[in-house]
Amino acid sequence: MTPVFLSSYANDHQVAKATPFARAQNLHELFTSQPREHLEASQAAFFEGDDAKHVFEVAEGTLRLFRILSDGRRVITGFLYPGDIVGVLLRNKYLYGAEAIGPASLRRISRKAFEEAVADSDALRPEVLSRICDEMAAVQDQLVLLSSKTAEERLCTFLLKHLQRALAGGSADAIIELPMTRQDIADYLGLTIETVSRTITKLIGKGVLTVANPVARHFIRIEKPAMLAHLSGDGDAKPLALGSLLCHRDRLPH
Amino acid sequence: MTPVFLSSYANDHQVAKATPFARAQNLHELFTSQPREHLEASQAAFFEGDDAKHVFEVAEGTLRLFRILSDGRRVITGFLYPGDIVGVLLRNKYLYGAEAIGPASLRRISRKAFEEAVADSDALRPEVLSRICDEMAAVQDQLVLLSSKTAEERLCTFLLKHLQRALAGGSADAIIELPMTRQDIADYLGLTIETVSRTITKLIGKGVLTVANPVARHFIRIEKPAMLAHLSGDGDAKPLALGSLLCHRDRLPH
DNA sequence: CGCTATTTTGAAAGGGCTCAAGAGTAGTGG
DNA sequence: CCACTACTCTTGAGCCCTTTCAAAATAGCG
Repeated sequence: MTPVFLSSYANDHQVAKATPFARAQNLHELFTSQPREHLEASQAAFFEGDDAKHVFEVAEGTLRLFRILSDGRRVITGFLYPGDIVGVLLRNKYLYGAEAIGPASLRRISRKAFEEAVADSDALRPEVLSRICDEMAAVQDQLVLLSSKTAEERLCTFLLKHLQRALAGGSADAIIELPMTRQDIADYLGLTIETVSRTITKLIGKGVLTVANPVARHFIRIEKPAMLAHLSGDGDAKPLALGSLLCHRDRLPH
Repeated sequence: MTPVFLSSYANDHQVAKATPFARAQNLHELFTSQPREHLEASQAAFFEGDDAKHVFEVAEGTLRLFRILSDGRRVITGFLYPGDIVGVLLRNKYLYGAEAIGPASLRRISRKAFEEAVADSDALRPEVLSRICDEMAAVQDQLVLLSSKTAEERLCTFLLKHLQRALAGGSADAIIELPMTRQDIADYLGLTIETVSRTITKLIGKGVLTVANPVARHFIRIEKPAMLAHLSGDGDAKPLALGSLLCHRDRLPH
C-alpha cells in the first residue's frame, strides 16, 4: 500500500490513433504498443467498485484479485500472471480489486477501444471466448475446491496447479515459485494462515516437498509429484465415470 | 434417475433451415421455434464430460448443475430457471452435468447454429456477453460465500437471493419456493444436509422465517427480510468503502 | 395403510479456527 | 558489526462449528 506512481502514462486515445487495433491478430497485440506501467509491491491497479474503464494485460510480475468483506476479511479470487488479461468480463464496475504482489508492470487500453477491436475482428472474438472459458473453468474448479476439499487437498491442488504451470513453461526441475505470501494463499484457499503453515509442515514431513532454503520460503521443490497429485483429491478415478455409466440411459438423446 | 424420454426430438439442422436464426433480435428467439423436450424429475439433459453439441434454454422447471467427485461427493455449482441458457461457455465438453429437479422442459439448438447466429448478429453478441457477466458475477459471489461464510450466513444468502428473484418476478408476498431438496441446498452451499436442516430450524426459532405448512417444506415465508439480509453477512456497511477510502492514492491514475 | 424417501433431531468426534507466543528474515541506523 | 524494529512465518493449546454416525419423525405415494 505504498504510494507514488512512477511510470509515465500516455492517454490511450492518442495511442489508439497511432495503432490501428483493428489489425491485431491476437489480443496480446492490442497491448504491445502501449507503455508499460509499473506497480510497486501492494500497489493496486484498481479496486472493487471502480468504474471499469480499462482492460489490462500483465507484462511482468504477479497480481492478486481480491474482495474485501464488510467484516474486514479478504477473499482472493485469483492470481494474474504475465500474459493474463483482466477487465474484460464485467459491466460497469470491477468485481474485484487487483494489486501487485511484488514489483509488476502492465499495459492498458480503454475498454471502449478493446471492445471495438474485438467487435471488428473475427480473429479476436474466438480468443476472447477461449480466455473466458478458461477463466470460468478455473473458477468452477475453485468452487469445487472450496465446497468440499480438506486443507491438505486444497494446498496440494494449489501446488499442483503451480507445478503444472512451471512445467508447461519449460521448467525442467520441479521447483515452483510462490510469489504470494502465506496469507495470500490462505485467503485464496479459504483457510487461515496458521492452517496453511501447518499443512505445509505436514507435507514436508511426508516428504512430498522441501523448501528451497537459501533464497526464501517462496521457492518450493516438489519431491513427490505423484503423491502430491494423489493428495490433491482430484481423483485418479475419473470423476464422471460413475455418473456416466450408471445413468447413461437417463440422458436426453442426441 | 428414472428412465424413458418421451418428447419427440426434431433434428435441429432441419429446423435451422426453416428458421433463419440470423434474424433473431435476442437469444430467446433462437429457441422459440424449437420443440420442447420434457424431462422427468432427476433426468439429466447432459453429464459432465459429454461432448458439448447443444445449447439449451430452460422453458419450465428448475435444473441443477453438478459435478461428481472421485470420492462420490456431489457439488452443485448452480441452478437453472426458466429463461436461463446453458451450454455456451465451454470448449468441447460440458464442465458439469445438468439434471431436472422436478418435471421440466427445455429447448435446444446446436452449438454450431448458436455460434453462427451470434457471430452474424450485432444484437446477439452483447446479450451473450451480458449473460456471461452475470454468470461470472454469480460464481464469484458463490466463491466468496464458500470461502468465508458460516452455515447461517450461507443459508441466509441463499434464501435472500431467492427472495429477490421472487420479488423481482412480481411476487407480492415474501413466500419463496425452493424446488430443490435439502441435499441439493447442502451440496450447493458446501454443507451437510444435517447442518442445513438445523440452520433452518434455528432461523425459524429466531422468527426470520416460517415454513408454509400445508403444501410442503419447499415453500418458505420470509417473516423478517431485513434480519435475513443482516444475517447473510453481505455487510450493510459497504464492502469497498474501506479499501477505496484508505488507499485511493495508491491506485494507478486514469 | 404400509412402504419408501426425505427431513429432522440427538450425541459424539474431528478439523480448522482463535488466541498467544516464539522463531526466522529483512531492513535501518548507530 | 550489531542491536533494534517490523514483518512474515511457524508452532502450540484449547475451543467451537460443522461433520459424522445413528435414530426418530414426517411427507409422499401406490
